[in-house]
Amino acid sequence: MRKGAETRERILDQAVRLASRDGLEGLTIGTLSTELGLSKSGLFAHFGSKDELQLQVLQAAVERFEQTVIRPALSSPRGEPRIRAFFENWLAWEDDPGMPGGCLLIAASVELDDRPGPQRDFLSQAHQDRFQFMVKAAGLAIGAGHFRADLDPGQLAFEMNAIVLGYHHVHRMLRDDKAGDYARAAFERLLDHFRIAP
Amino acid sequence: MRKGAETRERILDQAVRLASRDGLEGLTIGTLSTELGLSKSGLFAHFGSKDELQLQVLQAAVERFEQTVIRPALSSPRGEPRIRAFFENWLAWEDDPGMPGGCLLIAASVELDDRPGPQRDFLSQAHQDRFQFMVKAAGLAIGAGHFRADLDPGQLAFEMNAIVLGYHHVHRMLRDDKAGDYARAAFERLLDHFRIAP
DNA sequence: GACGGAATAGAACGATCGTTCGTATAGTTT
DNA sequence: AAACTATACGAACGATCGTTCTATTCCGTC
Repeated sequence: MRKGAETRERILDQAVRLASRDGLEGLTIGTLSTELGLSKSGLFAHFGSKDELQLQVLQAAVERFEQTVIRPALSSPRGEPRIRAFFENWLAWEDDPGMPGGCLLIAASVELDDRPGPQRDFLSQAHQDRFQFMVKAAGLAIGAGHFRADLDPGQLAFEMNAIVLGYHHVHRMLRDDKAGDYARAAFERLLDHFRIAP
Repeated sequence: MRKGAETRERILDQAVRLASRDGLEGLTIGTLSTELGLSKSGLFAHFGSKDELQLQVLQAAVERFEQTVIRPALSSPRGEPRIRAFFENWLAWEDDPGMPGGCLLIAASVELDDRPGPQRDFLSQAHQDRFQFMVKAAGLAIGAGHFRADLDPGQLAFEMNAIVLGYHHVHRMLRDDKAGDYARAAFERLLDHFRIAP
């Protein structure tokens, strides 16, 4: 029962890598097992179905996001500093070497947004949670006297999300090195709007 | 030579529909031919390879974008009105019933952003063109005295693109009806920033 | 109305897909 | 060390993938 969990993690790590390049459906059990030096059936036995494999790949990605983006941001003080830290961690996450094909959460969203099932349900909930995290962070910033109380925290969450999506697209599809500058400029302007004038 | 072009269009129309749901790679010649009441080989003969089919599907989608989003916007007067028209047309495009699985250009971008080849090259160029269209439109707005001359038109293009991506994500993945309100609020704030103060 | 080329169909190909099954090996527990 | 179970393998399954043939049907032109 020890050894199994170990290789299962090794499988999921490589699966996240592959899925970020080829998508959740493009991720294939044959390719995955070959690259890991395992047999198809041996790998398959760990999950029982491709649906289950996809689900666990998504869970692994979401868990990694929480550990590398959300949790570190929580050690920054509430309010604007925490929001800044979250945003920068998020931008860095988009270039995570563990996902050489680009953010899996974005890729899977586009792939699953109209394909009902447990995978879509899980991913949708994860996005909801992230959205709510930003809404809550904005609320704390209002409470701390950093942000104006008359503005909608949901609007901040929407625009932060949009900026990161824009960064992902311009950076990865257009290969434009100015993507980071654009994204940070947009973010600063967003903060300017929400901040209480000095 | 007449009949061939006719069915080829019928094929591409359905192919765009299918690819918007299942992606360019998920689009399958067998499924496509069955849904159209054609034989696999008969359909295949129109394109010669799946790569070529994918390429023509992308071309069809880009062409449709130009006809339903860009061209109509050109009949609005230069400057802010044209930019507004373009943005609204673009938002409406994201819900085009001809692409029930969501914008194919977005889906294909995420799918192809790390898979070199003619399909990626073509799509990348199309995005570049759209980006340049916005840059040029912003330049015209500066010339018309609507926008400030000291701001970067590329920044406007980046943020408009980001807002639409955010709309697509929140609308389709989170199924949040406020996506349109968020997007328009973000766009108005963007215009406020670029506009010359009255 | 016969001809010729374009358009479609049908059958089959090797490859790969997810999945199942029986069996051997490896690891843990007694 | 023996017994047992978790883990991995190899072979095979039917289905479907893109693709290649050959044959047939359709249609515009003389």
